Amino acid sequence: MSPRVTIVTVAREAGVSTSTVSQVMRGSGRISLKTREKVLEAAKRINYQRDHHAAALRSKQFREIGLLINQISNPFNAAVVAGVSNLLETQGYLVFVLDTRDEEDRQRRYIDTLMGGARGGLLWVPTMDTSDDVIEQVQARNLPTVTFLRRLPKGQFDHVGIENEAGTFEATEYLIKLGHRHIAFLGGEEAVDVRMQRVSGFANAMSRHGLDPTMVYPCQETKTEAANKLPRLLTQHPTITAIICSGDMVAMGATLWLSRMGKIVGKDVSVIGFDGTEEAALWTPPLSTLTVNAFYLGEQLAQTLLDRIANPDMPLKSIRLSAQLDIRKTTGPVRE
Amino acid sequence: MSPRVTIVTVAREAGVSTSTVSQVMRGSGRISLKTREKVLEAAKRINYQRDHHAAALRSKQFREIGLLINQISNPFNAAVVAGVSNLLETQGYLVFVLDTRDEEDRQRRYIDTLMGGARGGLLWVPTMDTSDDVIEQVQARNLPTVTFLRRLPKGQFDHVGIENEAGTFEATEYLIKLGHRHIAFLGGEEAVDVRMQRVSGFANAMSRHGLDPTMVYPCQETKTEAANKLPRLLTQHPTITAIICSGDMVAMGATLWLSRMGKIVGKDVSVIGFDGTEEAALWTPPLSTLTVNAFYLGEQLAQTLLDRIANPDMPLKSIRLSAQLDIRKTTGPVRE
DNA sequence: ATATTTTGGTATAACGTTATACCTAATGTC
DNA sequence: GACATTAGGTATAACGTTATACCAAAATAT
Repeated sequence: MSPRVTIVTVAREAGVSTSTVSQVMRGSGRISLKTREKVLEAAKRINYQRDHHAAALRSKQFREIGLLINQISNPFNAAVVAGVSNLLETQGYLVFVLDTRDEEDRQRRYIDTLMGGARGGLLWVPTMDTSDDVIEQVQARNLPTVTFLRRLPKGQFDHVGIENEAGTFEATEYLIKLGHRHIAFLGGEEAVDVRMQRVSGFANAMSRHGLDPTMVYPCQETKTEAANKLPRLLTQHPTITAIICSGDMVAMGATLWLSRMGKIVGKDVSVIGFDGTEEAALWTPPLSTLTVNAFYLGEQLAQTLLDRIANPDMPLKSIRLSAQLDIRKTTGPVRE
Repeated sequence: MSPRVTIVTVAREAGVSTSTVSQVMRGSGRISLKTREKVLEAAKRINYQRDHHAAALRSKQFREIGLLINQISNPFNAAVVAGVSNLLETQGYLVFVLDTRDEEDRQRRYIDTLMGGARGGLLWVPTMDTSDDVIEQVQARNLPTVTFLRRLPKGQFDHVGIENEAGTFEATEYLIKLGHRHIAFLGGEEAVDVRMQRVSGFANAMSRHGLDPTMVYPCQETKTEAANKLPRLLTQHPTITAIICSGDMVAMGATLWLSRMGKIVGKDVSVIGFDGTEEAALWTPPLSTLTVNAFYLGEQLAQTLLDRIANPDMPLKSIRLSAQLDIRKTTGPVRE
């Protein structure tokens, strides 16, 4: 195995000092055009590749951002990640994605590793039961961190999220105005703040109209789970005429099962989703949903991290993007 | 800012040498139980965190694997990644995902960065138009690399893929046996080997029965695209009674549009997918498809990489997993 | 009782890069 | 023309870890 090509090799090849090579490589303006070109050429000729580990070790500049998410196969999440990457890559960062699958010990392993390596920053959807010592670990490292979608109970970091409560409140009001009286909320995992907020918006609207706000059922954020959970819900409460879902995946899963049972979604039963994924518009029937611009959310998230990196002592910041009610074909007046 | 906690700090705290701390940290068996515990305690007390950059620089052992994929929001791909992570994490590796979105220059940037940093290995779905110099760059670095799903034209690396041709051949034969004569192939991007193989299986079967093998239309691997592309295809060729799709996403998009047009999928038009995603079974109507166990494929992929790492001089290896035809409700005999 | 091996530890010099301080020649200032 | 400034480059010592070589004491063999 030939010895690794380093700045020393390049320096020799170009007839300059290693300092000069180093400066050229990181784009310092001090080196004259002529020398720069000479160095770049030499580097290319012998196929030089900068060693990130060495550079990071010495300079303490970290250009890698870890992104911890709970479910990357969800298209909403994937779109957020796309927004993040787009913006951060223009700033010379590399974003890499780790999918915790909502498992606490997987999250712990990932954070452990990230702390030792990619110390540029952390974008984080905490798992449901994130323990305090993990949080303290991140805080102790003083790592620029922004949580998104889910917020930590004590809000220890900057945050970019969604106006969940306002969203489901508006959706519920809309259904009530259509004449629905027996409305259920389906989706989410019990202990997650996102869900509690969405449930809260739902329950508030129901209570305000003297309606039963307690028909709330958890369900994982996949079509499969929703289709499996729905039967129980409907046999227990056959009077239900409308369902508000924690996300588009759940809503689609619900309509899938309803159609299969011969119900006409939008007439027999109304369904509203949350997220506004591309797929929702294309669904059969096209899904009424609360749309959030995921890509834009990702960009806001990236920008928040950049701000934090630029100014570590800035007071904590929290951004919430609003959801817009898009009425399509899965909602309609209650049947007589 | 307090100075960083290093092995020097730990050594002082525990009253041993830095060498000892280092050995404890990387789990060398040479240190007595008593000392080991003393060191571990001290490390925990002062919140020591190993610096990966320094360790990698010195030891030239890289525990990070980059995974380059073309579309992470595709559930099939997400399942492959899950399989990979599961296996590699038990071996102490960290897998991080970079989504090239099938853009060549994004891929180039990612590979550039990976070369300088995470040099443990590369799992790679090359973009369509991967240029030779990128390939040469990877080869020159001598980085353990396995391509998957898509294979490079010259097959420069180990590979884990799918029996594409046999899959679509079987599916096409099945449709012909049901009486279909006008069958189209929809999906994939022109220049990708996966697509060419799937098309080839389709065309072979058609030709064998004296049927027209040329109704082949490209389409990106999303529901939206499929739903948009289908109308043109059907107006140009109104005689079509069956469609073989390059993937489940395309197949679902196709059925979506067909249902919307009032066609009964499985009676008026038959549709077969490829991938066997979880969602396909749940679809309305449940999708007939060629099922590949994505999670298992991911594990095979991980194992192939581990083998390559363990034995860099082993001859190149290529694994292809077969696809199983799962007939559900989107296929039926041709209508009289 | 002496020689040999094993056990458990340490000192020291890398790994490849960059921050810092330094230097010389050229340019500008009055 | 004396002095200050700038432009463009270099020497050197880190960064935090680990590989290598080395050593003393304990255990084992002869």
